[in-house]
Amino acid sequence: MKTITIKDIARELNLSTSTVSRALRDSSEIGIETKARVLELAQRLDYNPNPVALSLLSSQSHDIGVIVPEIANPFFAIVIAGIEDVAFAQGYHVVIYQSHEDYEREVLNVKHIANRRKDGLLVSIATATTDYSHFKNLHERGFPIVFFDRICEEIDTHKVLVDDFEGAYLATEHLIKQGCDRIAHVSGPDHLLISRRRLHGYRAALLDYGKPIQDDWVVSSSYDAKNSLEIARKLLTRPDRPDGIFASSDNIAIGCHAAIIEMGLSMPDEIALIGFSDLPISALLNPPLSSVAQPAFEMGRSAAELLINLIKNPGKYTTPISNVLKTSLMARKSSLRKPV
Amino acid sequence: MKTITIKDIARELNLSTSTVSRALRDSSEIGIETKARVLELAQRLDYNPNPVALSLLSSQSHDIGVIVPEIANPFFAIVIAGIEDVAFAQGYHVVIYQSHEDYEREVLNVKHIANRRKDGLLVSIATATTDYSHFKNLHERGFPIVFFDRICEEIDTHKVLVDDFEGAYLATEHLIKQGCDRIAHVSGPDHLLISRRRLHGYRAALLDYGKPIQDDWVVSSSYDAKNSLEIARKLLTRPDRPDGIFASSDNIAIGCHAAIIEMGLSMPDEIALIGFSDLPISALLNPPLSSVAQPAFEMGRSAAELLINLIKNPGKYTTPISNVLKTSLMARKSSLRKPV
DNA sequence: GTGAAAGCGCTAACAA
DNA sequence: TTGTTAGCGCTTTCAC
Repeated sequence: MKTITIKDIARELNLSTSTVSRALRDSSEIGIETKARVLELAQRLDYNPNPVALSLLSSQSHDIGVIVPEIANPFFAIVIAGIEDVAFAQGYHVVIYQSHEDYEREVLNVKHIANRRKDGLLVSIATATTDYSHFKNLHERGFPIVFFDRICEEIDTHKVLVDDFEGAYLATEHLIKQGCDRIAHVSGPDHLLISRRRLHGYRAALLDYGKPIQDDWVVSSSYDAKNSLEIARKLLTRPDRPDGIFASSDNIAIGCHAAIIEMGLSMPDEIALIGFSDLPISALLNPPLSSVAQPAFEMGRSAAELLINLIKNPGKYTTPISNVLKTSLMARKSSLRKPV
Repeated sequence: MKTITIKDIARELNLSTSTVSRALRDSSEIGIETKARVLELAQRLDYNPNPVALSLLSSQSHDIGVIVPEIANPFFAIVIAGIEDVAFAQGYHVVIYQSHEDYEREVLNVKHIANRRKDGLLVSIATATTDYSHFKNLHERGFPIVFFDRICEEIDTHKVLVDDFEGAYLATEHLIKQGCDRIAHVSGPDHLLISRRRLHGYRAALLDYGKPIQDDWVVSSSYDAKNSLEIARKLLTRPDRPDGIFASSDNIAIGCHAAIIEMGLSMPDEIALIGFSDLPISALLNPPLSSVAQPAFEMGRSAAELLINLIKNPGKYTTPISNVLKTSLMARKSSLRKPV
């Protein structure tokens, strides 16, 4: 893989490498004619500057790292699309890392990002992570980090999230207004902030509307339809079967959806169901799944903007911003007992 | 972001950088005691070699690039998991690129991969791509490339794919055996090889079983449920409504599934449906979607193995291998009229 | 066994 | 306006 370097051009044109370098960067103090010759030859030889050399020189890579739990999760895939949208326009390349919800893997990813001199990090934390020191270390060394969705409260930097409490409140309120009395909640992993916030929203709505709050109607699932399918099966065979389920994510809701169908229960009449995130697939289920829509693309855009801002103002302290985005209720057949 | 370099260690220990370097790489010709001191200090200072410098020196990055159309497509997400599985074990990092089915984007990705001195490329081609010169150029310069799933026939290198013809044949045969007479095919984009091969398999099965072949029962869709939903709506309102649909992918099938439900047709009795790929979501639909399973994870593993092989034997010509993986039929409710 | 020097590709003082 | 030199972090001859 012989590649053209600035040296080749210099030799060919009987110039020094610095002259060529300057001509290429369009420096003001270069003979107009020399510049033209250099540009022409570079063009003809299909010269591309070696980004590795540039990176070594400047300690910048124009790459930003993004760590998500799983790219297979459409929510994260859309967030990444939003990130790419902004990053690309500003000349940054997005390097995607998956933690696979695993702590060790996340630590390795962070290490890779720091070692490879990425310019910044966008991250949504793995379920398994309870120790945040790998992020803290980076942050303390001045490395630009922005959290999104699954944030870390303990680190004082920009964050982008949705109002999980409000979204969950809306979802639960909706079920109540559709006539549900015994509303269960299939929550996400307990220690995740988003799970807890959604749980609180659910509780608050029940409380406000004077509905019964039963601890054993709250069951926890991983963000995985296979797992929630099992859990929903158990939930639905209990003697005091709920007549409504608020699932903490659409993936969880999809498992519940399958369980309800499998058991031959009618949806929404015997059981109404609503999820969280409004994945593209949700509207295509049978019956279509109600959900709380999150502006995933916008979340990605916002996170990328904040990060690039951080990168472009190194050292300069900016008060950390927490951008809380709005959710909106998408009521569909799975929960709509009454005509709208 | 002050980082520890080999220089810091050398200064501290009153050694030269070359000695430190050798000690770190465990060179045989270094004083055992010196080595210990270096290692200890490196450990204590949390020294990490700068991969950028290494990369500049060796023109290797230990990164392999993967270009997929969309990471949001679970099929590709699983292939990537397979790739990561092998790459990780061999000390390579996987850098994911999305073409978003766009030709220009794919060209940019290829350029980035070459410029950034990635060690190799795994790629599944974008729908929009009809000109393969960006791949050809790389390949001719000796850059290791392996195609998977959506391959390029014109380039003489390793490929990993499934037997699309056979899979499509199996699917169509299955519908026939379930009593379907008028079987439509919602194909993928026409110029993709996988679309064409699946179409051929469909045709061959109809032919073998003496079923009617009607050109207007083959309609083309992008690999996107929204698009196929529209297309299925049209297909299903035609006077000669088909009684079976073989969709060229599960994404396409999901759109058809939604259309069938929406129109109140019974599945599988009035219309039987089968897709291709067997995405995790498919079994959770209502009714569960039949599909032709592809070993996506295995495909990723195999592609990564072939690529790493290529990388580790530079220059050495190896006869290109086309690894054709087996599909298997997953018959579910959406097409099962008769008990198994 | 260890050090000095060169060089990967490039840019940025500093000269001229 | 252009060339020379040094250096980003590291490895690798080549000396000693």
